[in-house]
Amino acid sequence: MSPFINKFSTQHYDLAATLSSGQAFRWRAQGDAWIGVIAGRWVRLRCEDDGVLAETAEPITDWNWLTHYLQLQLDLPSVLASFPDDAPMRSAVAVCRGLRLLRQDPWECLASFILSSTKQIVQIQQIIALLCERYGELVAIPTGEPPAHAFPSAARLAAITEKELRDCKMGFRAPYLLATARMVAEGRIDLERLRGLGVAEAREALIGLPGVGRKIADCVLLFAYGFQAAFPVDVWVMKALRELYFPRRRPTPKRLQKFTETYFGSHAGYAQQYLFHYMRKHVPSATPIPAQLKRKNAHPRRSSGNRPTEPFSYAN
DNA sequence: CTCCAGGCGCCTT
DNA sequence: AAGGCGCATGGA
Repeated sequence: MSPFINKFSTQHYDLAATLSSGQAFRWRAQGDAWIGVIAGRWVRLRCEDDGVLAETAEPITDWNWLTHYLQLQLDLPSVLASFPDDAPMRSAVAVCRGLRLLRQDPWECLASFILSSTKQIVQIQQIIALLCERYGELVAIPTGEPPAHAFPSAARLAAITEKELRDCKMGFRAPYLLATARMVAEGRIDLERLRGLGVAEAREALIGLPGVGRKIADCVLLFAYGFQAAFPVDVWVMKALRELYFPRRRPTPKRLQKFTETYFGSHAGYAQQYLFHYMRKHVPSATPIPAQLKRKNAHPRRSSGNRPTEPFSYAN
């Protein structure tokens, strides 16, 4: 056991939900603990009754990198209180209590989500593990632990070939990641500068990158920069929105976007993560893009079971 | 075997 | 502007 341990008092922090809910892809479970690398530092986290225990490989004087990443200072109850007071959100909050949004490194987050398209979370984790193992710097670890790597820098990835990326099993995403890595490495986009922009401008800058569309941009805006207005709509959230809020009609994409921008309050992105996690945890058999969508005059089919509420349209 | 996965970019209408 | 399709890879 490493002697470099600190305990952070906090309430309502569900590490497992937070670290395995598809916002970050590098965390590995070890018993009831979680091992990962943040800002080039190996760290092992464990939930305790009244806080989070953190263990590092080297002495730490300033823990800000960790508290910021985990958003330990956040007043979660007040965020939850900002959600719309409707049955789906109440259910999601009840089921996901303690789920947090992380505040990740922009480059790692951007690269990770470029690799996420049309992949399941397990596969994304595999690709990123390979990428880090091959091109990330070794980081200090406690004795007895397996080697750990930092996430490779944009400059490092910009210097390798598309074939080497493809060999990490990322397929057609390889040219996107390579091109974006080069743009970042060459300073054609400054990821730090985005922090000072409004959400719309920051989104526009991200969408200008190869392999980055609206969904991936919003993931980065939310998970790396903390823009609470970012609301990534993927197949799961789409399914949640349709079934929970538009059970009887098919909203146009524009209408749906307006809804996500206005309905969910000042922490809409947070609400989105609760919906996402709730759908994944509690409707596991559901297919995100049901075939009945393609059928004409089909009633939205109720998947049997665990829906807590009767379908009802909350959209005005 | 087939289907499809936390999409994007490009090509049709 | 809206919709269809190809793109790699691996698991069910």
